[in-house]
Amino acid sequence: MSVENWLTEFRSQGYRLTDARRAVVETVAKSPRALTPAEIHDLAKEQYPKLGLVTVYRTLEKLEELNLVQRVHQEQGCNAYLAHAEGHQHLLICQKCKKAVYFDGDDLNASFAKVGEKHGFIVQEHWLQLFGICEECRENE
Amino acid sequence: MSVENWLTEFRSQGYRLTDARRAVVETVAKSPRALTPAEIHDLAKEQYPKLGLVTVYRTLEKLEELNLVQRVHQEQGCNAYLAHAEGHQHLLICQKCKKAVYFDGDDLNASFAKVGEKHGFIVQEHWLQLFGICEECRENE
DNA sequence: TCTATAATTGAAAATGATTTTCAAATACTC
DNA sequence: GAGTATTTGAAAATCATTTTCAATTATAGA
Repeated sequence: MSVENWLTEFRSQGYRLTDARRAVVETVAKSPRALTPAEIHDLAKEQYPKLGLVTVYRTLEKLEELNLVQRVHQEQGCNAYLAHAEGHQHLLICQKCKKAVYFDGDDLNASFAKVGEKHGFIVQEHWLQLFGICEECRENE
Repeated sequence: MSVENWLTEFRSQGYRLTDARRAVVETVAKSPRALTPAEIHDLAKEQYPKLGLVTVYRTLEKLEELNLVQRVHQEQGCNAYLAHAEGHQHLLICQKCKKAVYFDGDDLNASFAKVGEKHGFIVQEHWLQLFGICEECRENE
């Protein structure tokens, strides 16, 4: 989903379009990796210097509510945000450059259900994240 | 690994065995679900009333370092600790009673490597957690 | 285009979790 | 049992996040 669509989505929910929000949305949308609120603040201030950290938090809250971003959990912390991809709920993260790529893991559902069954569980959700080194980072060794 | 082994492990690393640590270790070891530092503090105080929250944090830090506990990430938060099971790195968590069960997912490694390959990654680690409802909770509906 | 108004803003204060500091208590070595 | 280095809990400090509030601004309607 493009930045324009995000902003339109925002409007259609009754929220106003401000420069502050535009800066946050654009920063998150164009980042190849998940960013913390503080990082978003730093980056988005280049575009809109008056931006306050509080507004970053508030905008992320709304973006999460509208399913436009998702929170990403990593060893270093659990408060980074990434543009959300519809339907594709799994992430592949580069341990070096932190780039995040979505992948479709639908074919794993059956295996997961079976594991649950073995332990008496009915599985309803899962969390899967793969970590590795991306091609680019391997080349720039 | 039993509580006694944990305590022995502690000693062999040069750490002292105190009542405070014993209370924390025993609380975590016998819990069927991941506990937050505050929860551990509350529970362990029944055994050792003088226990301070700070000591819970410090003990968990050491237990994590010795690989005796692991941090569990959940929707509600990422600061809960669970007794670690060797080799078995995946969790199945009941959404109702929060009970956590380890399972062996070694047969999934090949699938994960393949997913990575498709995107130019060499996968080195993964995070997998399944959520569902356990048998007991389904029966007590 | 202008105005009225409700939403949004940023700064500062408040909160809550975690960490640090420090003097008193204690486990362990000899 | 004494001496010493580790560990302790309370209080203070820190850090991320949330709340408060008066000033600013986007938007709907005139």
